[in-house]
Amino acid sequence: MGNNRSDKPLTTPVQYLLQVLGSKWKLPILCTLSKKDVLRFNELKRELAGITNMSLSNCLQELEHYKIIKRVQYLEMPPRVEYSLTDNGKSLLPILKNLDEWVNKQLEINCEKAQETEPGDS
Amino acid sequence: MGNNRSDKPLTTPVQYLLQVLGSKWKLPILCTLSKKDVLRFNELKRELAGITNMSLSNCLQELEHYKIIKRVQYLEMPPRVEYSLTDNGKSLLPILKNLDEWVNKQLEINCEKAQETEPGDS
DNA sequence: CTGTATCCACCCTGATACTG
DNA sequence: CAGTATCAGGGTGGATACAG
Repeated sequence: MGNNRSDKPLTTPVQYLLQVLGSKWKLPILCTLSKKDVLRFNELKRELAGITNMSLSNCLQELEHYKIIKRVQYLEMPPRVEYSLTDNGKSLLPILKNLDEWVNKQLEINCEKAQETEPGDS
Repeated sequence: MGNNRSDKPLTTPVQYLLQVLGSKWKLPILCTLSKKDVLRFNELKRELAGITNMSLSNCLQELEHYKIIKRVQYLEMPPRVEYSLTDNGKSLLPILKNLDEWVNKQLEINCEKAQETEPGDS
C-alpha cells in the first residue's frame, strides 16, 4: 500500500488485487489448480462443487487474462482444454499462504472473543 | 453492505479475508487509519472523498467486529468517536504491502502484453 | 466436452432524509 | 457530530437452455 490516493481509491494496487481475484470463485479455483497442476474444464467444475459453467468460464477467462492461469486448447473431438497456473499464478501462492495464516489468527481471536462473552463456566 | 458477513459460512480462510475487507472502501479506510493513527468519523469521511455515511458506518462496524479497528466513543456534547487500528489491524499492513508489490508486478506484465483488453473495463 | 446467451435474484453501493 | 432508515440503481452470481 505504498501509495494511497484517497481521491482515486479504485486505482490502488490493492483494489486492483481485489478486482482480479475478489469474486467468489477465484481463490477456490486457484487453490484447486495449485494442487492438481493441470485440470480440464469439467474436472475443475467437479472439484468446485456448486459452480456453474457461466461462473467458471468467466473466472477462468479473467484469470487467464491476468496471466495467472494458462489455457491450452486441443482441437480434437471431443474438445479438450487444460488449465494450469502460470509462474505468476504460482508466485501468488505464498502470499495467499500469508493471508491464510493471518486470517487463521483472526479467526482464533474472534473465537476467543465469542467465548469470552459466555458467563464463566466452572 | 450486509451485516450478515459474520454469519456467512466461510469455506476457506482466504474467502474469509475477502469477506472481511473485500468491499470497496475497506482498504482505503485501513490505509487512511494507518497514516493518521486516530481519526473521527467525519475526518475519515473527509479523507475518503465520495464515501457515504452508510458505507462508512457499515465498514467501520465490520472492521470493528473483526477486531481490526478500535472504536472509542466519548459521551460528550457534541458527540465524539475516535477510530484507530488495533494491533491486529496493524499486523495486516505488511501483508497488504506484499499484495501491493505482487499486484504491481502483475500490472507491469499486463501493461506489456495487453493494455486495452481489460475484460471488465468497458 | 467446452463453453455462451439469457433471464432472474440478490447484494453492494450510494442518495436522501431523519434522529440523538 | 455521529450515525440510522429507507429506497433505488447497478453489478455479480446462479439456473437454464443452447451452440461449436
